[in-house]
Amino acid sequence: MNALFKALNDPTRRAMLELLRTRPLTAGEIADRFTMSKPSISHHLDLLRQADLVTSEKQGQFVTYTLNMTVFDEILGWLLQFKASPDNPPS
Amino acid sequence: MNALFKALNDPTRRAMLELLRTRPLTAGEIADRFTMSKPSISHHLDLLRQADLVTSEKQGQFVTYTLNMTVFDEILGWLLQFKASPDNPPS
DNA sequence: AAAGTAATTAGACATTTGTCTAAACACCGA
DNA sequence: TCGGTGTTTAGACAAATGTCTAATTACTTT
Repeated sequence: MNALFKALNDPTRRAMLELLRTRPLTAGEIADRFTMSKPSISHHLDLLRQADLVTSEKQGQFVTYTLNMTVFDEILGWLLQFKASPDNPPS
Repeated sequence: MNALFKALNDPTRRAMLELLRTRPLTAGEIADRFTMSKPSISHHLDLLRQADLVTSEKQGQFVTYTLNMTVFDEILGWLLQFKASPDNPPS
């Protein structure tokens, strides 16, 4: 949960997730969409992976990053407790 | 959106929101639930207020903090775009 | 084997963040 | 009006964060 919110707390990383929404991309393809250096991109991708928001797979010299949507349910669930009736037992 | 994720990126602040789920509380009541100093608590509450996650109202010498659930929809909406079909137009 | 390409690791550095103590501000009751 | 209570502001400081360049690793192609 901590790694999740940490990963989401950066506009670059959120933009990366939105990019990956349409299809998996290699690290290089992702880097092309941003102005920052490749090592910085790599670092951001690492944080996304630590939060399990993306998975990475090495294919030859390329590393493809794929959005992992299952983990979104975790945040969604946390958020929804606030929408629920006040009498609902807190998680 | 930035202030929102920033505010949520801290376990203490998330715990505060969960506390306020049941009912509004004064700054002092909130502080009693945590081990950290009152100024730190005040600072966290300020960040929550900046993100519009809570509202504050002064009543005499007390300041009551209330959960503002409407803003949760913003995050919810952002998250839900990832659950939607891949062909959905990105926001 | 060597040169080129893709990506990450290492390390430096400025900025931001979370925490604290001390002080100030605001209100209350005697 | 004065001491007490509730809360915030100011300022300091260590730790975490985001960025960079340089170097390294891993793979491909010739």
